[in-house]
Amino acid sequence: MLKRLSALVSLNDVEVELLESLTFEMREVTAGEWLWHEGDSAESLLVISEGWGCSARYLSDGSRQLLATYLPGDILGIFELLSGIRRNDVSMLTDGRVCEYSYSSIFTLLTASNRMRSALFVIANQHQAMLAERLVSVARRNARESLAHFLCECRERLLEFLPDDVDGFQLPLSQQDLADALGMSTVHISRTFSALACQGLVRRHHFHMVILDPQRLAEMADFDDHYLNCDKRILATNTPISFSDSAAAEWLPSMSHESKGRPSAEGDEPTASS
Amino acid sequence: MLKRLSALVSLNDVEVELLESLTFEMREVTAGEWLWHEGDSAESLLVISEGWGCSARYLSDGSRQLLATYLPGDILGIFELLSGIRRNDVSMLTDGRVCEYSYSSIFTLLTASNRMRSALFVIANQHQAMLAERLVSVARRNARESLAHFLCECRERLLEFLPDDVDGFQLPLSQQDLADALGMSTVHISRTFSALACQGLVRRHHFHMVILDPQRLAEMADFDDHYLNCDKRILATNTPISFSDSAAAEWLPSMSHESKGRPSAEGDEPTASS
DNA sequence: CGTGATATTGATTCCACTCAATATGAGTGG
DNA sequence: CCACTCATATTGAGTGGAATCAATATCACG
Repeated sequence: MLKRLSALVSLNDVEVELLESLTFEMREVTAGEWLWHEGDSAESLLVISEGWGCSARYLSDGSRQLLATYLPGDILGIFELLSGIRRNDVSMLTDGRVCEYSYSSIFTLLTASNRMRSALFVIANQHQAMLAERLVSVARRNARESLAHFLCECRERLLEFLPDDVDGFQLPLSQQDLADALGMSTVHISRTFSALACQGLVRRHHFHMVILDPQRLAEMADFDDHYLNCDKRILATNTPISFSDSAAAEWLPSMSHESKGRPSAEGDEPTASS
Repeated sequence: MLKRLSALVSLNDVEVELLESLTFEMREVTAGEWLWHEGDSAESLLVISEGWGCSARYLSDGSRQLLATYLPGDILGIFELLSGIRRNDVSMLTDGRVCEYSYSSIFTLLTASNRMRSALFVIANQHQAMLAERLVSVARRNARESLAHFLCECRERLLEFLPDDVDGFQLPLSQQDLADALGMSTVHISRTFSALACQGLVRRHHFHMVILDPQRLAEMADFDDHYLNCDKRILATNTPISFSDSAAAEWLPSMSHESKGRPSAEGDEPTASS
């Protein structure tokens, strides 16, 4: 649940309690089920408890591009906290379970704990970093490097929950899904898997992956786990976060009074000049 | 300065005043100058007042991938607000001026106005959306579509500040920069420009772009400005009054969204997926 | 008037795509 | 258990879009 991912940010005494007191709704979901569509109104945070999901952009020519994959423990819908509108289509790749937390309960959580705020921000950061890394893969790496990088990333993310036995895991993406994620054709995904297998780096059967040589795989992919873990480390070391000084400390925790903003419609200022 | 971008989010009476009272340091910067490097500690928000900048990832083989471009009015360093560490290398593409706001002063701002909080979040959102769209370009579009899309995006972003005369503007990216942004070679950028010019869509001389036929260019690129503007529209329409009670009131700009999106159809499924 | 950064053009190569023909299972029902 | 189907995966042949290599152009600038 949410607790898990938050645990990565070294949360303390009261916060755990607070987390556990949050109301949520656990839901069973099936492979292929939509969690939401672009444009839907967003009123809740989703935590994947079991199964894999993904977000994607669908193009006018019928093809699609996977933007992110979501693993157990991942939190979805952070970005929509303030905009209130879903930005991408999100669906499940497998059967699973998701926990739904209404935004209002999340707000109370965030109000109470600045560590939780940081945690959510860090997660949003990670998603951004993964997206950037995917761009690098698609733009600059060849098929083998790209696929190898993706596998390294999956392995690294799973490490958190399956510290033992990471080198053999279920990768519930079809070759079609992988192709959509990496900007390749299914045919070439197949060939590339063969190539990696030939080099003794991986083995794959159905949806079961075996990473035979993580070391060499990471080398070939120019994989550096930094982008996945750096923020985590930061938060682990700096317990209260560096800027716990006056103004920062007041940010969000209390906010007892706000600038009584009456809905003044006066707004559009001409923004000419350069 | 900051006021400009914030004006896009319909801010009111007191907030403008507050913005203007913020202390900041204006700095001259020159083309090629680093604004910061990955790993630097982050203590300030940067607003580009003049000139263009970009963030990039540098690969071990010496090549680089542009992750984002920054135009006048753009705000950099939002993501680092809570992590305190810069995540990418950022440099200037041209001479220009930047305003630096220390995080502590930003915190006071955010504390005072929830509309400002939303604004910053929205901007972070936009950056994420542009990154996703770039991924789509690189992964799914061919050279002409990709370049056309990039040009449409630039045009759309500039519209905000040069409402007149957007169709002829300075595009201070060399073909090398464009290649690094779009995952192509410089040679092919050149050829692709020629192709677009042949079709009477654009004209380019040195760093001066002329969009001859924005309509057709957008069509060819499958360009939809939605991802750049949707959040903006949301904040502009929803009057920032809060449903008074809970903690949410202190957080949200309020959004009284009644499912304006499509009624989440319960039955349809992702097209291609297991 | 050189010099160096930037851009154009041609020739060639190659990685990955497309098309097409099987394989391999998993699931279903007779 | 077998026959059928459908989704998924593999393999081959042919093609093409973009990369690379290389030779100029063009132009800003000292």
